[in-house]
Amino acid sequence: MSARVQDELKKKLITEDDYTWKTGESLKYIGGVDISFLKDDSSVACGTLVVLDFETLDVVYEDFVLVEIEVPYVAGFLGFREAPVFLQLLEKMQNGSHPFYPQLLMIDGNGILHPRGFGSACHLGVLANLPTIGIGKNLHHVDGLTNSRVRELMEAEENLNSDFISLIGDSGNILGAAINSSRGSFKPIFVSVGHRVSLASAVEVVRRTCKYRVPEPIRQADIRSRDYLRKHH
DNA sequence: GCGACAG
DNA sequence: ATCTTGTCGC
Repeated sequence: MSARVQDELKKKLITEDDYTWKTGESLKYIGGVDISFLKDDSSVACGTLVVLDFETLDVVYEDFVLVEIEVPYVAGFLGFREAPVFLQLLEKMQNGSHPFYPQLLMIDGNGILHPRGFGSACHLGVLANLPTIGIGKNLHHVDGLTNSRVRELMEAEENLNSDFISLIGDSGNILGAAINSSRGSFKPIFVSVGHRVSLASAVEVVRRTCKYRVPEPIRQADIRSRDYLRKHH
């Protein structure tokens, strides 16, 4: 669990579109992962992987694993805590040979919107060698970005009509996008590139999977993960 | 030193 | 992350 390991893994990071759909086959199976914790013993967790049909948003696959997590939560190092659990679930699908193996994965956590440009979505993407998209429900204050700054941007004249705004840090880098996914909430979600997907494609995929504020793959993983813990404890 | 700090 | 049901409103 170190910044040096993140820097090392980051060398393999790809931040543009790198996949076979749209040219060959189409994007059909999209995965979502999440982890929920036991209220009493927060070291006991349930890792969840769901796969949805991109067209219908039906859940076509779900799997759970109960684990004990020793790695503590430290902001900026979420990948070390969660990625191993998700890798375990992906491996159970025989590393790609399962008919519902996801072509793309959405992660509860950021991609390059991160202090060192390597959030948990990048982390999992590189280790699983899968296209990933990071979804943050709260802004990780990075590179000068703050909630008030984001609010300013969203309320600015030129952005009132746009369905998303680019998050540009003090460095001038585009770190992600804030989007108001459902027409009721003014609280945005924060989308950032994980691995092998461009920001434009990430925003597009997120938009198409949003029935509510949180995109369905993440939302379903979250709901079912909680449900699993409730039934098995 | 002080405040901020994804899940 | 988690503690938490009903309830106000479109």
